[in-house]
Amino acid sequence: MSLSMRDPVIPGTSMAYHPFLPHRAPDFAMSAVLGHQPPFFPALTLPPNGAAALSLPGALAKPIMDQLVGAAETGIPFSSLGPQAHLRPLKTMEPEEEVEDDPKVHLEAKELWDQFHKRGTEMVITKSGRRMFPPFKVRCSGLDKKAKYILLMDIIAADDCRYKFHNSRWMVAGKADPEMPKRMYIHPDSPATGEQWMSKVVTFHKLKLTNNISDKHGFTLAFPSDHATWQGNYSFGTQTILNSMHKYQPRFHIVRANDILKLPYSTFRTYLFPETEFIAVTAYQNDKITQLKIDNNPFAKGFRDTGNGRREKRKQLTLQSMRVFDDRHKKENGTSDESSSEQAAFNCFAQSSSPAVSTVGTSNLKDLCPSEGESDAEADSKEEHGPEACDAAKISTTTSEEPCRDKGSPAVKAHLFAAEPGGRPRDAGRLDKASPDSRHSPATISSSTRGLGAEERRSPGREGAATSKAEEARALPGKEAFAPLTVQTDAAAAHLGQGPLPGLGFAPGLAGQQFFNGHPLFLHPGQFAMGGAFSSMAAGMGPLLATVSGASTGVSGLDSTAMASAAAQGLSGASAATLPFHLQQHVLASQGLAMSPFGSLFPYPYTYMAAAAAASSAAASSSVHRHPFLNLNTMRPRLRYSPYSIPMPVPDSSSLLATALPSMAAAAGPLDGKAAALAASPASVAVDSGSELNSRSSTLSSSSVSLSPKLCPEKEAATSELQNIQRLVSGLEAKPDRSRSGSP
DNA sequence: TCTCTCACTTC
DNA sequence: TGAAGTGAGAG
Repeated sequence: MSLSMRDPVIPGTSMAYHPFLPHRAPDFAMSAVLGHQPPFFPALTLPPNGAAALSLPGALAKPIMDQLVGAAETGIPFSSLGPQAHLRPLKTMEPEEEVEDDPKVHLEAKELWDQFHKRGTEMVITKSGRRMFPPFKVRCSGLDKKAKYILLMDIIAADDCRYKFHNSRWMVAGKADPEMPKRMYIHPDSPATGEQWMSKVVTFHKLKLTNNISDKHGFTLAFPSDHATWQGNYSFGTQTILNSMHKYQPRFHIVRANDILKLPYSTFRTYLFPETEFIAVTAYQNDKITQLKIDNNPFAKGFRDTGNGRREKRKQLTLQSMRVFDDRHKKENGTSDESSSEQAAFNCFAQSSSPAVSTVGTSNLKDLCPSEGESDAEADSKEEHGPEACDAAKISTTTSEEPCRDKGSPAVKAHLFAAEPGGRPRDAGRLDKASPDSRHSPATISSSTRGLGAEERRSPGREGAATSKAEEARALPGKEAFAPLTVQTDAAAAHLGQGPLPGLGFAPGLAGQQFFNGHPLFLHPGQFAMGGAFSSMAAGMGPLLATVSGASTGVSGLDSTAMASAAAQGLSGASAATLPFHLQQHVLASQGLAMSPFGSLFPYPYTYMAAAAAASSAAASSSVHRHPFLNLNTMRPRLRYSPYSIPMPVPDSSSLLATALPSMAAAAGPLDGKAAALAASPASVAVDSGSELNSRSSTLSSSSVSLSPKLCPEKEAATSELQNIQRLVSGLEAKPDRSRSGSP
């Protein structure tokens, strides 16, 4: 069935289209096709000819259609839209008088994130979805108080590797599995004014992580394969689908737009917080992370050794009682125990622990008695780094008249780092870290297609950009002049009150364009459930949509070689500060690169060097192993969608690595010398180990000293412990524990 | 490795 | 009071 905008109601759906499409002729036709059901999510599709085909399963069609008109020009938060969102003709959006902004983003709970990162990052993913902990919270500043902003978050693959936890540390275990469909999560309060955003901490704690590919909490928007900006599928939902044992990097986006419909035409400022990088797991691998979360997550209080949590205490007491029983048995029978390594570990633990400490979970055993390879503490100390505040890394990418926002020193300018030559067309966001210290620098990625009409966006190349200029001037007369085709990283801009830190590597365009080229959107539950955001967005993007069957079509043949190589050229943080124009072009060309959220189709992501959290990631990983350059020769050839020329060849991996790493170190040195010194200092190691123990033992009644492995062999302590345990056992015998773990 | 259930928590 | 969020542990 097909109907025009003048007759917006779709039979059986009570749907009305949102006619506001900033760069479209008002009389474009939109058609709706019901009955087609994509594999996982309903899809909004649009043929390349500009007509929109809307495809939704029947069950979802109505609630979504009911709200296709929503918060768009009203500015009402999507989460506040009810199922009966107001449907009415929408007037043409009047361009607002804009005040230039300079958004800065500060990561909240940074100390916790730092600990999280030091100890080896792990985030549990479950079938039903698990929240992130630490929660992703940011504080924004520098926004135009009056302007409306949409805040988004997504999670992208950090590299192209699969990991395993071996010998108390994360190691590369091969090539990454095909990526899950990607989504982006729009903060439920979006859109809101800058004043509103700045008045509070923006939290994304409701975003959930899942490994359930059949997750229904989302849907997909499909875009025409020949579209210059939007290709592939964009998923929206409350949960992001991740692969277990893979590394990911959350990203935060600020979009100056007063409705979702403007997203495709708006500037994306993307902020990376390297310390928020994590490895998705279905079960915790690293005890340190487990303990960190237990100690800090209120919901895990039950597992703490203080408070009302009893499970661990019971478990430990039961274990100890069993051990004591064994000891007694040995004494009585004069036989030696079949001491397994596990038992030995326990003995060590028991000997060094007071009764109070006995409540410590078994997770501490490794710390106390490292018996396999290098201890976690050692791993931590090796990757220790300074405690200085870390803010987002900022990368700006624009395909239109994006103003050159980095007014700071050259040091804060673009650090276009190595993009993995095998970059995935669908995903510009494969990340890697350029320098351990660079992660203390903010990085922002601003990607803009603002001012690009649908037709113009289909015309790749600079002509398109030029056209977009005029287009934007027309659409957004209030806008300041933009410098087209620029890629910049403004480390300082995103850093609250802190100077920029070089050594920060990015492939701004890669990440910046990712959203447009295949990165899906996540909507808050309210948005999805009520359909407000999605509907509005879907309607707005209608003209941009193309029919896509299944995961994605028409995106093959599009590739990111140019971007990847371009980013690779900028691997060195310092040298990348001045990004060659042709590289910028490459990055911009990425706007024309099709990307699919389905990794199986596009298993070769763009990779750009971001702040090198990984380099110092504790048990998390070895940055060397996952360094994209080491995988260069495994990269497949890529095709370019954009007609842009590729002035520079893909650099040799070895040379890239050789040149990039020293420069990273050099770049990090001057600005982060203190941190580097701390990281390298044995003293810092000792301090950290102690602090870590202290922090972990904050809930322990005993001091960290008693937890020290050094005390393991001390016979006196052992004797004391044994006596204590015996006393405890006596108590247990008097009052049997009902713990499950205590039952045979 | 993953899934499920459990006891415990917060809100 | 109950829904929802926790890690542990069994399978």
